[in-house]
Amino acid sequence: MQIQIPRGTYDVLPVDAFAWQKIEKTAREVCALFNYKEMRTPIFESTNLFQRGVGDTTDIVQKEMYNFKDRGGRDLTLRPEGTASFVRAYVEHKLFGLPSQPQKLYYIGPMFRYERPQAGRMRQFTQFGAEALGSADPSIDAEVIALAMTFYQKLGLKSLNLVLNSLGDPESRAAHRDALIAHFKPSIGEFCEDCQNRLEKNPLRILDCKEDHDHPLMATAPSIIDYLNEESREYFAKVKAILDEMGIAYELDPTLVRGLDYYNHTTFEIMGASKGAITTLMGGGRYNGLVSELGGPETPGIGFALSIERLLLALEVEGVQLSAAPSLDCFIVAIGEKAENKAPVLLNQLRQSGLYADKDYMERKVKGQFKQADRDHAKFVVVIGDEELEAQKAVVKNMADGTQEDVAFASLTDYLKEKLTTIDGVK
RNA sequence: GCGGUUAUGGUGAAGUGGUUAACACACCGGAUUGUGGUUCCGGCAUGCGUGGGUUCGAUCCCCAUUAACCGCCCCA
Repeated sequence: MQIQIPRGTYDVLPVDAFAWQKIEKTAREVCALFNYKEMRTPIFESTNLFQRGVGDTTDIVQKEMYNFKDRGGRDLTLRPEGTASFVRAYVEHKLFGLPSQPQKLYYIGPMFRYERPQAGRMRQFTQFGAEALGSADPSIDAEVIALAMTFYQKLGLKSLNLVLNSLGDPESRAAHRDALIAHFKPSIGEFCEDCQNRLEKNPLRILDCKEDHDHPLMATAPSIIDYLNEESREYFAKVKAILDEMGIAYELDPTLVRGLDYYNHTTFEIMGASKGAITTLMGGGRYNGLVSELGGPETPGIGFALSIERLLLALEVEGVQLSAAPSLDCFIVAIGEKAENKAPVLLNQLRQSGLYADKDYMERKVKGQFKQADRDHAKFVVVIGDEELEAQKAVVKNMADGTQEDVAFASLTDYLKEKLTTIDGVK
């Protein structure tokens, strides 16, 4: 029986790989622009890193983790997100001790969550994320958001909606939490089972519930904004002011609660088009307690993560075409046995001189070889046969206008390079 | 994890309980003994997701299983 790809995974086929390269390149360029450095961490980590880092009450830890025991009995997990690993590495390598603070870092790589697959939701998916560790300056909150926005804009995405909220500091959160419990507790029986469980564990998440969205108590629920203490309120005001000055539009949503436990203060999402619906393209927020939670010194942090898969979907929905892969400079058409023997040698010479070149390997007839040249979008075809070998020259055909000329083998690469320069201005 | 829909060649997609599984595109070849994107002609599924069952006989009926898609949940 044929072996199939595991559920929730997919292959990026050659036709699609160029779009991925383009996206990754854009991400790296934008990070360079904002002075974020790449860091690479393992794809699996100790399971308890995520239990402590992401939070035991989250869906991710409770039901979505790919965990396994290795041969040494270690309890490991395929990373479901990037922040916990980055904070672990930051603490483990004592990056907090480096003179250069904050540490501004980014990653691009696969994440794993055991979920029911759907468009834009895979078991292995790819996140591009950035984290700034070591600064509690509100301008870095704005910077991280600006980085993501810049990235999307460079790729040509238009319909983006930035949603903003503040969860406040631990003191504010605790006060709000108490208020929420007091608000919902008397009538909690009218809510869904999930919400009943959420009441004591994480009442904030009740606000996020779609099932009970229309319950009258939702509209009158205490808003976190009203429970922010002086310091938290000021901090949020500064972040908003900087975004205003930058000209980055946002929408305030006091019910924006993120799925990970470590967030406090600023949280945000960018919503965008997807197949048939609007979904979250990017999510992030501040996590000031996480570094110390994972054994480091009290250190503020903030970051975001976005999904390349969802970005691709959004680009498709908006009709944005990422330009195609580079085409071939020339293709050798060989006719007859002598020419077929000569072709690989000539081909190698062309390649050594820096030309993108190829030939036929399917013993096709002349017509078939030309068709292949056409499929590869070759700009020139170099034809060789008995006559050409005799005269030490080739027939070079310009595929765009159909003209052709005789060119001596000795001057073939110079000829092609010159012609190509006039075509695309490079080389 | 729950509910719904689906599964036929490289691709899109018809179809029937019974010797040959439409059609289109793509591909290969020929018309044009050495030239692409147009046209005409020809070729191209020992096989109908996988496993089992019913039957004289199943791609078509039944069961299971796997996967994809959509909705819920949740999120990137």
